[in-house]
Amino acid sequence: MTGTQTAAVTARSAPGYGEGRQALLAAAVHVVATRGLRHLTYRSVAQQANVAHGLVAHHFGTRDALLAAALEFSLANSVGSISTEPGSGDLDALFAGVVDMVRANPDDQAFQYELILEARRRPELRPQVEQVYATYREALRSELQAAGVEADDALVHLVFAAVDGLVFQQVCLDEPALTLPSLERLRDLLRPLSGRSVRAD
Amino acid sequence: MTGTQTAAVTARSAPGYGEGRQALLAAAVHVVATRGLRHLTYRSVAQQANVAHGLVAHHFGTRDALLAAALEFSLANSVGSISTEPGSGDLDALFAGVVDMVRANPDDQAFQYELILEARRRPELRPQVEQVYATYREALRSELQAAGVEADDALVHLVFAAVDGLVFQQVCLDEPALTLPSLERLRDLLRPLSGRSVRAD
DNA sequence: CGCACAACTGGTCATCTGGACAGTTGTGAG
DNA sequence: CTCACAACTGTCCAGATGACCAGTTGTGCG
Repeated sequence: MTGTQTAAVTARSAPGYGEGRQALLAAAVHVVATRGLRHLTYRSVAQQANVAHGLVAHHFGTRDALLAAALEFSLANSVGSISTEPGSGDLDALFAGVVDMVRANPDDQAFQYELILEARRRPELRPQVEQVYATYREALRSELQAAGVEADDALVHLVFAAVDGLVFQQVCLDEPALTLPSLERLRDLLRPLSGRSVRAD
Repeated sequence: MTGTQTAAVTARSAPGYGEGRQALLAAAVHVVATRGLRHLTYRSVAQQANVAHGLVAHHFGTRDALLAAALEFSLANSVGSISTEPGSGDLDALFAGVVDMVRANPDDQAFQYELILEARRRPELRPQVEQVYATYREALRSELQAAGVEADDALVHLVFAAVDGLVFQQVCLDEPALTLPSLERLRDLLRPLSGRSVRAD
Protein backbone atom coordinates (compact mmCIF):
# COMPACT_ATOMS: atom_id res chain seq x y z
CA MET A 1 0.00 0.00 0.00
CA THR A 2 2.09 2.83 -1.27
CA GLY A 3 0.19 6.06 -1.54
CA THR A 4 -3.12 4.73 -2.88
CA GLN A 5 -5.30 5.95 -0.06
CA THR A 6 -7.21 8.17 -2.40
CA ALA A 7 -8.05 5.17 -4.54
CA ALA A 8 -9.32 3.19 -1.58
CA VAL A 9 -13.01 4.07 -1.36
CA THR A 10 -13.86 1.20 0.96
CA ALA A 11 -15.36 2.07 4.30
CA ARG A 12 -12.53 0.29 6.07
CA SER A 13 -8.90 1.05 5.57
CA ALA A 14 -6.38 -1.74 5.36
CA PRO A 15 -4.66 -2.41 8.63
CA GLY A 16 -1.09 -1.31 8.92
CA TYR A 17 1.74 -3.71 8.36
CA GLY A 18 1.87 -6.12 11.27
CA GLU A 19 -1.67 -5.28 12.37
CA GLY A 20 -3.41 -7.88 10.24
CA ARG A 21 -3.71 -10.44 12.98
CA GLN A 22 -5.50 -8.07 15.31
CA ALA A 23 -7.73 -6.82 12.54
CA LEU A 24 -8.76 -10.40 11.79
CA LEU A 25 -9.64 -11.03 15.43
CA ALA A 26 -11.84 -7.96 15.60
CA ALA A 27 -13.36 -8.88 12.26
CA ALA A 28 -14.16 -12.38 13.45
CA VAL A 29 -16.04 -10.99 16.43
CA HIS A 30 -18.01 -8.67 14.20
CA VAL A 31 -18.86 -11.26 11.53
CA VAL A 32 -20.01 -13.83 14.08
CA ALA A 33 -22.01 -11.29 16.05
CA THR A 34 -23.78 -9.88 13.03
CA ARG A 35 -24.08 -12.87 10.70
CA GLY A 36 -23.55 -15.95 12.88
CA LEU A 37 -20.93 -18.65 13.07
CA ARG A 38 -22.08 -20.10 9.78
CA HIS A 39 -20.90 -17.10 7.85
CA LEU A 40 -17.52 -16.93 9.47
CA THR A 41 -15.35 -18.00 6.55
CA TYR A 42 -11.77 -17.20 5.65
CA ARG A 43 -13.07 -14.86 2.97
CA SER A 44 -15.77 -13.11 5.00
CA VAL A 45 -13.45 -12.38 7.90
CA ALA A 46 -10.65 -11.27 5.57
CA GLN A 47 -13.00 -8.98 3.72
CA GLN A 48 -14.21 -7.49 6.98
CA ALA A 49 -10.61 -6.95 8.04
CA ASN A 50 -9.63 -5.66 4.59
CA VAL A 51 -6.84 -8.18 4.10
CA ALA A 52 -6.29 -11.13 1.81
CA HIS A 53 -7.98 -14.37 2.78
CA GLY A 54 -4.75 -16.34 2.90
CA LEU A 55 -3.72 -14.33 5.94
CA VAL A 56 -6.21 -16.27 8.05
CA ALA A 57 -4.39 -19.51 7.45
CA HIS A 58 -1.08 -17.75 7.87
CA HIS A 59 -1.84 -16.38 11.34
CA PHE A 60 -4.21 -18.97 12.72
CA GLY A 61 -3.82 -22.13 10.67
CA THR A 62 -7.44 -23.21 10.91
CA ARG A 63 -10.86 -21.69 11.31
CA ASP A 64 -11.20 -23.38 14.68
CA ALA A 65 -8.01 -21.79 15.93
CA LEU A 66 -9.22 -18.40 14.73
CA LEU A 67 -12.37 -18.84 16.77
CA ALA A 68 -10.50 -19.85 19.89
CA ALA A 69 -8.22 -16.85 19.55
CA ALA A 70 -11.15 -14.54 18.87
CA LEU A 71 -12.88 -15.72 22.02
CA GLU A 72 -9.81 -14.95 24.06
CA PHE A 73 -9.57 -11.56 22.35
CA SER A 74 -13.22 -10.74 22.97
CA LEU A 75 -13.11 -11.76 26.61
CA ALA A 76 -9.96 -9.76 27.18
CA ASN A 77 -11.68 -6.72 25.73
CA SER A 78 -14.92 -6.96 27.60
CA VAL A 79 -14.33 -8.34 31.04
CA GLY A 80 -14.88 -5.46 33.36
CA SER A 81 -15.89 -4.79 36.87
CA ILE A 82 -19.36 -5.84 37.94
CA SER A 83 -19.70 -2.77 40.13
CA THR A 84 -19.12 0.87 39.42
CA GLU A 85 -17.65 1.08 42.93
CA PRO A 86 -15.77 -2.18 43.38
CA GLY A 87 -15.32 -3.31 46.94
CA SER A 88 -17.61 -0.69 48.37
CA GLY A 89 -20.51 -3.00 49.14
CA ASP A 90 -22.83 -0.43 47.67
CA LEU A 91 -25.70 -2.40 46.13
CA ASP A 92 -26.72 0.57 44.02
CA ALA A 93 -23.39 0.36 42.26
CA LEU A 94 -23.75 -3.37 41.61
CA PHE A 95 -24.26 -4.03 37.89
CA ALA A 96 -24.86 -0.33 37.43
CA GLY A 97 -22.84 -0.14 34.22
CA VAL A 98 -24.22 -3.27 32.57
CA VAL A 99 -26.81 -1.74 30.28
CA ASP A 100 -24.41 0.83 28.90
CA MET A 101 -21.70 -1.78 28.51
CA VAL A 102 -24.01 -3.96 26.44
CA ARG A 103 -25.15 -1.00 24.41
CA ALA A 104 -21.60 0.06 23.75
CA ASN A 105 -20.40 -3.42 22.77
CA PRO A 106 -23.30 -5.47 21.40
CA ASP A 107 -20.95 -7.39 19.13
CA ASP A 108 -18.84 -8.74 21.98
CA GLN A 109 -21.87 -9.86 23.95
CA ALA A 110 -23.52 -11.57 21.01
CA PHE A 111 -20.23 -13.14 19.98
CA GLN A 112 -19.70 -14.53 23.42
CA TYR A 113 -23.14 -16.09 23.62
CA GLU A 114 -22.52 -17.71 20.23
CA LEU A 115 -19.23 -19.10 21.50
CA ILE A 116 -20.72 -20.27 24.77
CA LEU A 117 -23.17 -22.35 22.77
CA GLU A 118 -20.31 -23.50 20.55
CA ALA A 119 -18.42 -24.61 23.65
CA ARG A 120 -21.00 -27.36 24.05
CA ARG A 121 -19.56 -28.87 20.90
CA ARG A 122 -15.98 -27.75 21.23
CA PRO A 123 -14.54 -28.90 24.55
CA GLU A 124 -11.37 -26.96 23.96
CA LEU A 125 -13.34 -23.72 24.31
CA ARG A 126 -14.78 -24.65 27.66
CA PRO A 127 -11.89 -23.71 29.95
CA GLN A 128 -12.08 -20.10 28.81
CA VAL A 129 -15.83 -19.94 29.15
CA GLU A 130 -15.79 -21.55 32.56
CA GLN A 131 -12.97 -19.31 33.67
CA VAL A 132 -14.91 -16.18 32.84
CA TYR A 133 -18.03 -17.38 34.57
CA ALA A 134 -15.99 -18.33 37.61
CA THR A 135 -14.21 -14.98 37.65
CA TYR A 136 -17.46 -13.07 37.55
CA ARG A 137 -19.00 -15.22 40.22
CA GLU A 138 -16.08 -14.69 42.56
CA ALA A 139 -16.24 -10.96 41.96
CA LEU A 140 -19.95 -11.04 42.68
CA ARG A 141 -19.38 -13.01 45.85
CA SER A 142 -16.95 -10.36 47.05
CA GLU A 143 -19.36 -7.53 46.29
CA LEU A 144 -22.23 -9.28 48.02
CA GLN A 145 -20.09 -9.99 51.06
CA ALA A 146 -18.91 -6.40 51.16
CA ALA A 147 -22.58 -5.46 51.23
CA GLY A 148 -23.11 -7.70 54.22
CA VAL A 149 -24.94 -10.40 52.28
CA GLU A 150 -24.20 -14.01 53.12
CA ALA A 151 -23.15 -15.08 49.65
CA ASP A 152 -23.48 -18.84 49.39
CA ASP A 153 -23.03 -20.66 46.11
CA ALA A 154 -26.72 -20.85 45.29
CA LEU A 155 -27.30 -17.12 45.73
CA VAL A 156 -24.22 -16.18 43.74
CA HIS A 157 -25.21 -18.58 41.00
CA LEU A 158 -28.76 -17.21 40.93
CA VAL A 159 -27.81 -13.56 40.89
CA PHE A 160 -25.28 -14.07 38.17
CA ALA A 161 -27.73 -16.12 36.12
CA ALA A 162 -30.29 -13.34 36.48
CA VAL A 163 -27.90 -10.76 35.11
CA ASP A 164 -26.74 -13.16 32.40
CA GLY A 165 -30.38 -13.68 31.43
CA LEU A 166 -31.08 -9.95 31.40
CA VAL A 167 -28.08 -9.30 29.16
CA PHE A 168 -29.05 -12.17 26.87
CA GLN A 169 -32.52 -10.77 26.46
CA GLN A 170 -31.21 -7.29 25.91
CA VAL A 171 -28.85 -8.52 23.23
CA CYS A 172 -31.28 -10.85 21.50
CA LEU A 173 -34.61 -9.15 21.87
CA ASP A 174 -33.33 -5.60 21.98
CA GLU A 175 -35.30 -4.77 25.07
CA PRO A 176 -33.03 -2.50 27.07
CA ALA A 177 -35.98 -0.59 28.45
CA LEU A 178 -36.66 -3.25 31.07
CA THR A 179 -33.08 -4.09 32.00
CA LEU A 180 -32.49 -1.14 34.27
CA PRO A 181 -35.75 -1.45 36.24
CA SER A 182 -35.14 -5.19 36.51
CA LEU A 183 -31.68 -4.61 37.93
CA GLU A 184 -33.27 -2.17 40.34
CA ARG A 185 -35.67 -4.87 41.46
CA LEU A 186 -32.81 -7.31 41.83
CA ARG A 187 -31.11 -4.89 44.18
CA ASP A 188 -34.40 -4.44 46.05
CA LEU A 189 -34.56 -8.19 46.56
CA LEU A 190 -30.98 -8.33 47.79
CA ARG A 191 -31.19 -5.36 50.09
CA PRO A 192 -33.03 -7.07 52.97
CA LEU A 193 -30.24 -9.67 53.01
CA SER A 194 -27.56 -7.13 53.65
CA GLY A 195 -26.53 -5.61 56.91
CA ARG A 196 -27.17 -2.18 55.53
CA SER A 197 -30.16 0.08 54.96
CA VAL A 198 -28.64 3.02 53.22
CA ARG A 199 -31.34 3.79 50.76
CA ALA A 200 -33.92 6.20 52.00
CA ASP A 201 -36.52 5.14 49.45
CA MET B 1 -38.29 -50.06 1.77
CA THR B 2 -39.86 -53.42 1.24
CA GLY B 3 -38.81 -56.01 3.75
CA THR B 4 -35.19 -55.00 4.21
CA GLN B 5 -35.34 -54.24 7.87
CA THR B 6 -32.86 -56.99 8.63
CA ALA B 7 -30.44 -55.43 6.17
CA ALA B 8 -30.80 -51.98 7.70
CA VAL B 9 -28.20 -51.90 10.43
CA THR B 10 -28.37 -48.15 10.87
CA ALA B 11 -29.31 -46.87 14.27
CA ARG B 12 -32.26 -45.01 12.81
CA SER B 13 -34.96 -46.57 10.70
CA ALA B 14 -36.37 -44.73 7.73
CA PRO B 15 -39.52 -42.87 8.54
CA GLY B 16 -42.74 -44.28 7.24
CA TYR B 17 -44.26 -42.99 4.05
CA GLY B 18 -45.68 -39.55 4.69
CA GLU B 19 -43.59 -39.10 7.86
CA GLY B 20 -40.54 -37.62 6.18
CA ARG B 21 -41.45 -34.04 6.89
CA GLN B 22 -41.75 -34.59 10.62
CA ALA B 23 -38.59 -36.66 10.70
CA LEU B 24 -36.72 -33.78 9.05
CA LEU B 25 -38.02 -31.31 11.62
CA ALA B 26 -36.89 -33.47 14.50
CA ALA B 27 -33.58 -34.07 12.74
CA ALA B 28 -33.05 -30.35 12.26
CA VAL B 29 -33.49 -29.74 15.97
CA HIS B 30 -31.02 -32.49 16.79
CA VAL B 31 -28.38 -31.45 14.26
CA VAL B 32 -28.49 -27.80 15.31
CA ALA B 33 -28.45 -28.65 19.00
CA THR B 34 -25.53 -31.03 18.75
CA ARG B 35 -23.45 -29.58 15.94
CA GLY B 36 -24.60 -25.97 15.54
CA LEU B 37 -26.34 -24.03 12.83
CA ARG B 38 -23.30 -24.22 10.66
CA HIS B 39 -23.64 -27.92 10.14
CA LEU B 40 -27.31 -27.84 9.34
CA THR B 41 -27.16 -28.72 5.68
CA TYR B 42 -29.63 -30.48 3.42
CA ARG B 43 -27.44 -33.55 3.59
CA SER B 44 -26.76 -33.59 7.32
CA VAL B 45 -30.40 -33.20 8.24
CA ALA B 46 -31.48 -35.76 5.65
CA GLN B 47 -28.91 -38.22 6.93
CA GLN B 48 -30.10 -37.68 10.46
CA ALA B 49 -33.69 -38.26 9.34
CA ASN B 50 -32.67 -41.20 7.17
CA VAL B 51 -34.21 -39.78 4.00
CA ALA B 52 -32.84 -38.47 0.75
CA HIS B 53 -31.55 -34.92 0.83
CA GLY B 54 -33.83 -33.77 -1.98
CA LEU B 55 -36.75 -34.17 0.40
CA VAL B 56 -35.65 -31.05 2.26
CA ALA B 57 -36.22 -28.90 -0.79
CA HIS B 58 -39.39 -30.76 -1.54
CA HIS B 59 -41.01 -30.09 1.83
CA PHE B 60 -39.47 -26.80 2.82
CA GLY B 61 -38.09 -25.17 -0.30
CA THR B 62 -35.16 -23.52 1.41
CA ARG B 63 -32.89 -24.06 4.38
CA ASP B 64 -34.25 -20.87 5.95
CA ALA B 65 -37.80 -22.16 5.72
CA LEU B 66 -36.71 -25.44 7.30
CA LEU B 67 -35.29 -23.51 10.23
CA ALA B 68 -38.40 -21.43 10.70
CA ALA B 69 -40.57 -24.55 10.63
CA ALA B 70 -38.21 -26.34 13.01
CA LEU B 71 -38.43 -23.50 15.48
CA GLU B 72 -42.19 -23.71 15.44
CA PHE B 73 -41.97 -27.47 15.85
CA SER B 74 -39.54 -27.22 18.75
CA LEU B 75 -41.55 -24.60 20.58
CA ALA B 76 -44.73 -26.57 20.12
CA ASN B 77 -43.01 -29.59 21.66
CA SER B 78 -41.47 -27.91 24.63
CA VAL B 79 -43.65 -25.12 25.87
CA GLY B 80 -45.03 -26.34 29.11
CA SER B 81 -46.34 -24.99 32.33
CA ILE B 82 -43.99 -22.98 34.49
CA SER B 83 -45.51 -24.44 37.63
CA THR B 84 -46.18 -27.99 38.65
CA GLU B 85 -49.41 -26.71 40.18
CA PRO B 86 -50.62 -24.02 37.81
CA GLY B 87 -52.83 -21.38 39.32
CA SER B 88 -52.25 -22.53 42.88
CA GLY B 89 -50.00 -19.66 43.91
CA ASP B 90 -47.69 -22.19 45.51
CA LEU B 91 -44.20 -20.77 45.19
CA ASP B 92 -42.68 -24.18 45.85
CA ALA B 93 -44.31 -25.43 42.68
CA LEU B 94 -43.01 -22.51 40.64
CA PHE B 95 -40.36 -23.69 38.16
CA ALA B 96 -40.26 -26.98 40.03
CA GLY B 97 -40.06 -29.06 36.86
CA VAL B 98 -37.49 -26.96 35.05
CA VAL B 99 -34.34 -28.96 35.77
CA ASP B 100 -35.90 -32.24 34.77
CA MET B 101 -37.42 -30.68 31.68
CA VAL B 102 -34.02 -29.43 30.57
CA ARG B 103 -32.44 -32.77 31.36
CA ALA B 104 -35.11 -34.59 29.38
CA ASN B 105 -34.93 -32.33 26.35
CA PRO B 106 -31.47 -30.76 26.11
CA ASP B 107 -31.72 -30.65 22.33
CA ASP B 108 -34.82 -28.46 22.33
CA GLN B 109 -33.32 -26.02 24.81
CA ALA B 110 -30.04 -25.71 22.98
CA PHE B 111 -31.81 -25.44 19.64
CA GLN B 112 -33.98 -22.64 20.90
CA TYR B 113 -31.05 -20.64 22.23
CA GLU B 114 -29.34 -21.05 18.87
CA LEU B 115 -32.46 -19.78 17.13
CA ILE B 116 -32.93 -16.91 19.55
CA LEU B 117 -29.47 -15.71 18.62
CA GLU B 118 -30.29 -16.32 14.97
CA ALA B 119 -33.40 -14.15 15.35
CA ARG B 120 -31.08 -11.17 15.73
CA ARG B 121 -30.15 -11.70 12.11
CA ARG B 122 -33.41 -13.10 10.81
CA PRO B 123 -36.27 -10.73 11.61
CA GLU B 124 -38.81 -13.22 10.36
CA LEU B 125 -37.99 -15.46 13.32
CA ARG B 126 -38.59 -12.77 15.87
CA PRO B 127 -42.39 -12.94 16.17
CA GLN B 128 -42.21 -16.55 17.32
CA VAL B 129 -39.41 -15.88 19.78
CA GLU B 130 -41.13 -12.84 21.20
CA GLN B 131 -44.40 -14.69 21.40
CA VAL B 132 -42.89 -17.44 23.51
CA TYR B 133 -41.18 -15.02 25.84
CA ALA B 134 -44.40 -13.07 26.19
CA THR B 135 -46.42 -16.21 26.86
CA TYR B 136 -44.07 -17.33 29.59
CA ARG B 137 -44.00 -13.90 31.17
CA GLU B 138 -47.78 -13.71 31.30
CA ALA B 139 -47.94 -17.16 32.83
CA LEU B 140 -45.35 -16.09 35.40
CA ARG B 141 -47.30 -12.96 36.18
CA SER B 142 -50.38 -15.04 36.86
CA GLU B 143 -48.50 -17.41 39.14
CA LEU B 144 -46.90 -14.58 41.07
CA GLN B 145 -50.23 -12.85 41.49
CA ALA B 146 -51.85 -16.06 42.64
CA ALA B 147 -49.09 -16.21 45.24
CA GLY B 148 -50.00 -12.73 46.41
CA VAL B 149 -46.98 -11.06 44.84
CA GLU B 150 -47.43 -7.70 43.21
CA ALA B 151 -46.09 -8.65 39.81
CA ASP B 152 -45.04 -5.55 37.98
CA ASP B 153 -43.21 -5.66 34.67
CA ALA B 154 -39.75 -5.28 36.17
CA LEU B 155 -40.19 -8.14 38.60
CA VAL B 156 -41.67 -10.46 36.00
CA HIS B 157 -38.88 -9.58 33.60
CA LEU B 158 -36.24 -10.17 36.26
CA VAL B 159 -37.60 -13.49 37.49
CA PHE B 160 -37.99 -14.82 33.99
CA ALA B 161 -34.51 -13.66 33.05
CA ALA B 162 -33.14 -15.41 36.12
CA VAL B 163 -34.69 -18.70 35.12
CA ASP B 164 -33.67 -18.18 31.51
CA GLY B 165 -30.12 -17.60 32.69
CA LEU B 166 -30.16 -20.68 34.90
CA VAL B 167 -31.39 -22.84 32.05
CA PHE B 168 -28.83 -21.36 29.70
CA GLN B 169 -26.04 -22.16 32.09
CA GLN B 170 -27.38 -25.62 32.71
CA VAL B 171 -27.53 -26.30 28.99
CA CYS B 172 -24.18 -24.77 28.10
CA LEU B 173 -22.02 -25.49 31.09
CA ASP B 174 -23.72 -28.67 32.15
CA GLU B 175 -24.02 -27.56 35.73
CA PRO B 176 -27.38 -28.84 36.86
CA ALA B 177 -26.15 -29.30 40.40
CA LEU B 178 -26.63 -25.62 41.18
CA THR B 179 -29.88 -25.05 39.33
CA LEU B 180 -32.17 -26.55 41.94
CA PRO B 181 -30.64 -24.76 44.93
CA SER B 182 -30.64 -21.54 42.93
CA LEU B 183 -34.33 -21.93 42.17
CA GLU B 184 -34.84 -22.54 45.85
CA ARG B 185 -33.10 -19.29 46.64
CA LEU B 186 -35.20 -17.50 44.03
CA ARG B 187 -38.32 -18.70 45.80
CA ASP B 188 -36.83 -17.59 49.11
CA LEU B 189 -36.35 -14.12 47.70
CA LEU B 190 -39.91 -14.01 46.39
CA ARG B 191 -41.55 -15.37 49.48
CA PRO B 192 -41.44 -12.17 51.58
CA LEU B 193 -43.26 -10.42 48.72
CA SER B 194 -46.22 -12.75 48.88
CA GLY B 195 -49.17 -12.61 51.19
CA ARG B 196 -48.48 -16.16 52.28
CA SER B 197 -46.12 -17.88 54.69
CA VAL B 198 -46.88 -21.49 54.06
CA ARG B 199 -43.45 -22.89 54.42
CA ALA B 200 -42.54 -23.92 57.89
CA ASP B 201 -38.81 -23.57 57.21
C1' DC C 1 22.96 -1.82 1.36
C1' DG C 2 22.19 -6.87 2.00
C1' DC C 3 20.03 -10.32 4.43
C1' DA C 4 16.85 -13.01 7.31
C1' DC C 5 12.52 -13.41 8.56
C1' DA C 6 7.75 -12.19 9.21
C1' DA C 7 3.72 -10.44 7.12
C1' DC C 8 1.05 -10.49 3.28
C1' DT C 9 -1.05 -11.69 -1.37
C1' DG C 10 -4.02 -14.10 -4.31
C1' DG C 11 -4.16 -18.37 -7.11
C1' DT C 12 -5.29 -23.28 -6.79
C1' DC C 13 -7.78 -27.49 -5.73
C1' DA C 14 -10.60 -31.08 -3.68
C1' DT C 15 -14.67 -31.10 -1.37
C1' DC C 16 -18.99 -29.47 0.11
C1' DT C 17 -23.46 -27.07 -0.44
C1' DG C 18 -28.16 -25.21 -1.83
C1' DG C 19 -31.35 -26.20 -4.66
C1' DA C 20 -33.36 -27.70 -9.15
C1' DC C 21 -35.26 -31.56 -11.35
C1' DA C 22 -36.64 -35.90 -13.87
C1' DG C 23 -37.97 -40.15 -12.62
C1' DT C 24 -39.85 -43.60 -9.20
C1' DT C 25 -42.87 -45.13 -5.58
C1' DG C 26 -46.85 -44.96 -2.41
C1' DT C 27 -51.56 -43.85 -1.30
C1' DG C 28 -56.36 -43.38 -1.59
C1' DA C 29 -60.51 -42.59 -4.17
C1' DG C 30 -63.52 -43.99 -7.77
C1' DC D 1 -57.72 -51.97 -11.48
C1' DT D 2 -56.70 -47.09 -12.96
C1' DC D 3 -55.56 -42.58 -12.11
C1' DA D 4 -54.20 -38.31 -9.84
C1' DC D 5 -51.39 -36.53 -6.76
C1' DA D 6 -48.13 -36.38 -3.02
C1' DA D 7 -44.00 -38.20 -1.19
C1' DC D 8 -39.66 -39.61 -2.18
C1' DT D 9 -35.09 -40.53 -4.60
C1' DG D 10 -30.65 -39.46 -6.16
C1' DT D 11 -28.22 -37.02 -10.01
C1' DC D 12 -26.59 -32.71 -11.56
C1' DC D 13 -24.50 -28.12 -11.48
C1' DA D 14 -22.77 -23.57 -10.25
C1' DG D 15 -20.83 -21.50 -6.60
C1' DA D 16 -18.64 -21.43 -2.03
C1' DT D 17 -15.22 -23.10 1.28
C1' DG D 18 -10.95 -24.57 4.06
C1' DA D 19 -6.55 -24.78 3.56
C1' DC D 20 -2.23 -24.99 1.07
C1' DC D 21 1.41 -22.58 -1.23
C1' DA D 22 4.73 -19.96 -4.23
C1' DG D 23 5.78 -15.49 -4.77
C1' DT D 24 5.91 -10.54 -3.17
C1' DT D 25 6.54 -6.94 0.16
C1' DG D 26 7.88 -4.83 4.61
C1' DT D 27 10.83 -4.49 8.59
C1' DG D 28 14.76 -4.28 11.37
C1' DC D 29 19.45 -5.49 12.22
C1' DG D 30 24.30 -5.63 11.12
